[in-house]
Amino acid sequence: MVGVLSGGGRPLSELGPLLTAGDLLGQPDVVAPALLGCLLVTDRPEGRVAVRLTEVEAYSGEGMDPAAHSHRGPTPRAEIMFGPPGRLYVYFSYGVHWCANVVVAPDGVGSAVLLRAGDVVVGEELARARRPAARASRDLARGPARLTQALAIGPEDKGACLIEPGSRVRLHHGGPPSSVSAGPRIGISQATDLPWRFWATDADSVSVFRPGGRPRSRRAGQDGRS
DNA sequence: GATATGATCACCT
DNA sequence: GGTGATCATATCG
Repeated sequence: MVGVLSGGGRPLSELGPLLTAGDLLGQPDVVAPALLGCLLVTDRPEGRVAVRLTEVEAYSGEGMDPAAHSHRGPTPRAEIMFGPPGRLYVYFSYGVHWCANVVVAPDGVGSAVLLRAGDVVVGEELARARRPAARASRDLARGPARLTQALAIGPEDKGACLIEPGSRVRLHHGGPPSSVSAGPRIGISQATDLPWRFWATDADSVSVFRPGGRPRSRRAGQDGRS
């Protein structure tokens, strides 16, 4: 059963208010779970798509998180992470995909939240057209790169302000999920012990969980660990 | 200037 | 459940 309106009861045709900078200020592992249930919205010439966030990951820029892109300082790539909160940090991954993050720390601190997955609640038809490979509805935005595909987020959106009215990409309040789970982050090789991945417990659009296993299997040879 | 690596997805078995 | 694709970034020489 796919609960379209789990929890809130707020009509989804009416987007909630925009998030404010105050909503995003704080430790990334505190702000991240608060983003669950919020609506990420893109308005394009061809139409609007909105995704209710069901899975996020926190990345801290305060030095204790070697998995964060900001760990090496404000390099050209990670520079946006050190800017004001509410900006969109987009990066290219594996030579194929784009992934989206929300900057969630004060100016000068490189913390961000990776938006990993969500449910398409507005513009599903358009999202399907953008993601022909997706069969089930839950696959439309399940996974960081799928999410950006469904919303047509790309390099052009780098640095976009998500908390400004009229912005092409925005973050609106929505009904929070009834229950939130936490666990280790996915797809990283360092600091894998931090439970900084958060997801809506009852969501079916959450990345496949790899209990204790390695998410990636590089070519044979390397990697003598077991 | 060259190379190793990665916050992944789609498709194959 | 496992593997190939593919390139920007960072680091090293």
